[in-house]
Amino acid sequence: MQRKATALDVAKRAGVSRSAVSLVLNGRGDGNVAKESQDRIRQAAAELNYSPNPIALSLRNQRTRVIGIVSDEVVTSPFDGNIIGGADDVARSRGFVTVVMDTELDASRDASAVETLLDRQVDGLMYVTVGLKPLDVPQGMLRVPSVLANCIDNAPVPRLHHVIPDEVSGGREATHHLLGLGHRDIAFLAGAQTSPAAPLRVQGFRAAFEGAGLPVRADRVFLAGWDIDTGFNGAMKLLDGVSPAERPTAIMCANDRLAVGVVLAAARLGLSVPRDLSIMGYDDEFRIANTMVPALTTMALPLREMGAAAMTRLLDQVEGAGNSDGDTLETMVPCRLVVRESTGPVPSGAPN
Amino acid sequence: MQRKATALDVAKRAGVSRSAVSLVLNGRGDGNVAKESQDRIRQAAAELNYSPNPIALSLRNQRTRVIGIVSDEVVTSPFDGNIIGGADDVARSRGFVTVVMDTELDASRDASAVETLLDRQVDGLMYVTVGLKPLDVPQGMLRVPSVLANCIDNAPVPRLHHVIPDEVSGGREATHHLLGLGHRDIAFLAGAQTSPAAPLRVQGFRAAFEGAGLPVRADRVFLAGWDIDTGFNGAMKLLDGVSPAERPTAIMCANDRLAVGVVLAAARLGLSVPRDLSIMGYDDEFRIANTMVPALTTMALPLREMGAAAMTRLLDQVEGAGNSDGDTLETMVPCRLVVRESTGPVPSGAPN
DNA sequence: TTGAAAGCGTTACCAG
DNA sequence: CTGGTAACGCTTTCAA
Repeated sequence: MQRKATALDVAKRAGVSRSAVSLVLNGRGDGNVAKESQDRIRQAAAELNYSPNPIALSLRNQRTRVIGIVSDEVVTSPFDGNIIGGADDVARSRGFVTVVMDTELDASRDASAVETLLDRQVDGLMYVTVGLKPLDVPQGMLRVPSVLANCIDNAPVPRLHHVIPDEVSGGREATHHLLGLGHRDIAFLAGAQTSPAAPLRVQGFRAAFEGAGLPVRADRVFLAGWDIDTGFNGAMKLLDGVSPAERPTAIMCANDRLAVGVVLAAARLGLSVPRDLSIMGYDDEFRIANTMVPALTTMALPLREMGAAAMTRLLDQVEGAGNSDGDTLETMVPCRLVVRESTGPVPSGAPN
Repeated sequence: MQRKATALDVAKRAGVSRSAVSLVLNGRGDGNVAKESQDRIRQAAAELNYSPNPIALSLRNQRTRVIGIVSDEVVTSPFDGNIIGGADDVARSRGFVTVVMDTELDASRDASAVETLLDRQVDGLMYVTVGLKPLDVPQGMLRVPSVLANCIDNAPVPRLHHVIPDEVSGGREATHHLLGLGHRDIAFLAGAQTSPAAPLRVQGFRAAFEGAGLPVRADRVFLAGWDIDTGFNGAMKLLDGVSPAERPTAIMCANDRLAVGVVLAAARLGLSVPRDLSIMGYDDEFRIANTMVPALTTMALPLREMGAAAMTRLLDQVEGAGNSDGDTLETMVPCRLVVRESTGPVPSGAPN
C-alpha cells in the first residue's frame, strides 16, 4: 500500500506552501490565499484523495472528535444495544466517531476503561447501562464533558446529566391501557428490587388506579425477577387451581421475558390469551415481543431516543454550543405503548 | 485539571535529557544510561504519575495498539455479543484496545467504517457478524492484518482467515443426543435459507442418522425462519391433530427462539415436555435457554472462544509473531452440548 | 498574499 | 554513556 498523501504532497502538487493548504482546506482561504491558488489546492487535494491525518490533528489540536462510550454490558448482553445505536447516529451525523468499551459488569474495569479513553484524549464520555440503575461514576468522567444514559449518578449530590426513560408514566400508561379495556383485577409481576425500574413502574401502576378513582389492589403486586421462569412461576401462583372469579383478568409484567413465562403458564393451564387473560409486557424487546404467540402488547423503551438525546446533549457541551439549559440534570424520555394481541377486553363474566 | 506530565517533565525532574527518559522507560536503559540516572528517572516518572501520550506515540510509531472491530449488528442486536467479549479479553490481556463500530446491517456503511478506522491507524481489523454468513469484505481490510469472526470471505478466492463454529458437527452431536435417547422420528425446524448455518446444521442432522445406520427421514426437515412465531407455526403443523403414532417424538430447532415457539405449541396442545415430546434448541442463548420452562437442552455456540481465537490470530499477525500456520484460512470451533430439561427418553409407546 | 518556523509528545539516530 | 536534533503530520502565528 502506498503511503497516504500528506498536506505536503498537496502543497507540492499545487505549487504552494503547507500553510496555504491548511488554510484553504479549513475554509479560511478567503482573504489569505489567492483565489487561483485555492482552486489549485482543492484540485490537488482531490486528485491525491487527501484527507488530514486524524492522529496528527489530535496531537496538534488536543481534540480527537472521538466520543468514548463505556457500558456495563450493553455490548455483550442481549439488551439495550439500541441506546448505543441511537447515540452513534447522532455522533456520526455531527462528524464524531464513537468507540465503545464494555466492562462486562466488572466495576473494577470502569475506572481503567475511562482512563484508557481519557489517555487517548476522547473529547467526551458517555456511560450506558443495561436497565436503569444508579452508577458510581468513575472519577475520570468528571474531567471531560460526560453524560449518563439509562443510569443515574449515585453520588450524594449528582454531578452528571442523565437521560432515562420515564418509567413511572410508562407503568401508568400500561395500566391505563388495561383499565381502558375494563380490567379491574390486575396483577403486576414487578421484576426484582435490584433495579430502580421495578419500583418506579409499580408507582405508575398505583398512580393509574388512583387516577381512575379505583381502589388500589396493591396486594396484587409481586416481585418476581426478570426472567421467563420467574414469570412462569409467578403466573402459576396466581392462576393455578384458582377459580375464574378469583383470578386476575390481566397480568402486567415488568418486562417481556416475564410475559413470555406468563403466556407459557396460561397455555399450560388451558387459558386463552387474551380471551381468558390479558398479558402486558414491558420493553418491546426486539424479536421477542413482536414474534411471541400471541404477539405481546408492551410498553416500548425509547432506547434509540435516549441514546440520541444523551449524545446530542454531550456534543452540545463538547462543542461549547452554550446550550442555555445546561443546568438541568435530568432528561426523561417517554415510553411508548405498543398494542398487539396479548391484551383484550375483560372477560364478560368477570366480577366488577 | 492540571495537564498531564510529559517526558520532558520527567527529564527535568530527574535532571537528564528526554532521550534518556525514553530509553529507560522502554527498557533499553542498560548499557546506555547510568544506573543511577535510571533510578532517578524511574522515580521521577512514578512521582509524576507519568505515562506516555498514546497519540504522540501513534504519530511517531505509526502504530496505535488499537484494533478496530466492525460488526453488522452485534452491538445493536441481542445476539452474539460474546464474540466481542471474548475478543476484547484477549486484546486487553495483550495490551491492545479494541474499538467497536456497528453498521446496523447497512452494508454501505461497512466501507466507511473501515476507512475511518484505517484513517485512525488501527493496527488490525476484525469483522464480526450476527450469525454465520458470507461477507463482502470491505477493500480496506486487505490493507492491514485482518480476520473474520462468524463470517466467511465471499470472494471467489477467499483472502482472509475466518473463525467459525463447527455447525455440521453441532448439528450432528445434537441429533446424536436425541438418537441416544431412543428417538427415531425426529423433526428439524431448520431456520431460514438466508444463513448458511441452516443447511450446515441440517447436514449434521443427516450425518448423524447415517452414522447410526438409520434411515434418514429427510422429509422431516422444514425451513421455518428463526423466530418464536415460526417455531410455533412449524410445531403446530407437525403436531396439531396428528395421532401420537404419526407424531415425531422429538423436534430439533435451529435456534432457541424456535424452540420457545415449539414449547408454546406443545403447551397449547396439552403435550408434556419432555414426557410426550423432546425439544432441542441451538445457540444456548443467554437468559432464554437456561430460563425457559422447561429449561432447554441446546447446542451452545462457542462465542467467546471464537472471539478469543480470532483476536489471538489477529494479534499474532499484527505483532509479527511469525506464526507458522499463517497459511490456513479457517478455524473451526466446536459447539458444546448443554443438556437441560427439554429432552428425555422417547415415549415408550412410540413406534420404532 | 505567501512562506517560514514553532509546537503538540514521542522516539531514534548520531555526534560528542 | 550522554544529550541534542530530526521526524511523525498538522495548524497557527508571525514576518516578509
